[in-house]
Amino acid sequence: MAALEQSEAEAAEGVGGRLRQVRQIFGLTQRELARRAGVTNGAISLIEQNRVSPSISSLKKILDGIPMSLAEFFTLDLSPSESVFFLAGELTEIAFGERISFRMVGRRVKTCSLQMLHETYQPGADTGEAMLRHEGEEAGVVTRGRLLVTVGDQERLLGPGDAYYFRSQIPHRFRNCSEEPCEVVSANSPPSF
Amino acid sequence: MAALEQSEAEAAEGVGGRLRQVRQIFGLTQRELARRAGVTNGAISLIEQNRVSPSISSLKKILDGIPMSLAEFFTLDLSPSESVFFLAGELTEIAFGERISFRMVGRRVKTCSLQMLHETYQPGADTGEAMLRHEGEEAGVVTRGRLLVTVGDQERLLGPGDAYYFRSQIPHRFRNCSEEPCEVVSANSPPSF
DNA sequence: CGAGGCCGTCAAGAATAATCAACGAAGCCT
DNA sequence: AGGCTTCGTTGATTATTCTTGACGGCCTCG
Repeated sequence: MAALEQSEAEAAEGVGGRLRQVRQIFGLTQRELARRAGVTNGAISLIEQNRVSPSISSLKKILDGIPMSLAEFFTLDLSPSESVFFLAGELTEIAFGERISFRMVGRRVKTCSLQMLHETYQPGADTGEAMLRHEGEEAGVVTRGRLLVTVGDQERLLGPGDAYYFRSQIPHRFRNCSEEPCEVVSANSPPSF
Repeated sequence: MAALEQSEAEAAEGVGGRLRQVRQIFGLTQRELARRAGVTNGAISLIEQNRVSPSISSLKKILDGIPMSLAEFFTLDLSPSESVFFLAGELTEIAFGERISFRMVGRRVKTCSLQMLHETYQPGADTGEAMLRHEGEEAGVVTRGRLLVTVGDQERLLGPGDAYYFRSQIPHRFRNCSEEPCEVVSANSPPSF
């Protein structure tokens, strides 16, 4: 029977592609995830290829190994590699009066109430190998020095004028590997204070 | 093998209870939903009893018959029959000065930015048999006349001082079946204009 | 009351998913 | 190169889910 007639609009996604993306974002191999979740690696392989449609209980077991809830899994917005990095020239500039200009990070403002911070990373500073992860979203602009930013499976050394924008659910880490201090103007949402 | 060892914390919920609640909220029988979704009624019965854990594809097919997305399904907050109606005496009153008092509809303010409206329903007014349904939440207080409010599988004739509060995702409908105009102070979120 | 309809549930067989074990490919080290 | 490890994939068997068809309960109408 032709079991599958779902909206192929999700392109390479489907549940399988979704699982693969999530797994890779968290830096896990099929076998490692299988071990944590208490299932076999073969099962994960089949699911990621959309050759089977897992039962809820199986999918839940697997996500427990990440860990991630079913709601998070289906809600998480995995738009095609939603631009994480914005180089200096890519910031859209908003003129404000004659002497003032805002340079907007990210696309149009959706429904995000952001809160900005001015951070300084001394040489060698590191938020730690245990990746950060929390609710909301965060963005930032490097104003001085260089900052190594890791977000999921993406990593980039940002310099003055460069920026980032990502969902804080994705594991992330900041490091200043240079010899001079680094300044960043960052923002997070929801306003957590 | 003892396949199920999920957190029974969800009490009577689980995926099965969740599906049952959603189905009943939409006023569908197992058979009717099965017909729409293109599955058998037996399957839905087994799922709702948590005697099986459906495959994602099956669950998706079923939800398509509602219709509802997987994300909505797992995100939807189905706290135990989260009070929909608040009778006049149940409104918590917030004193504000000596001559003013606010009567608060609903529980504590969570993270909802509401927007209020003053509506008037002439006799016979009806939002239509095609139930309303949209994002966000809405609340209201009847100030004059009588209003028949239908929310999911619950229905009640509200008079002056009575109120409602529900998630707009649940199908709803307002009717003035009386001979006099009806006034309602209502609010919805997020501010949709 | 008896027929008919619709409800939810259940048992047995058909269809689908998960496990187990093996395979080829790629990296790494001596 | 050769040996070793780890990766993701695949075929055959076992376990689970879905369909089919039938049951008792409840209601309504004649």
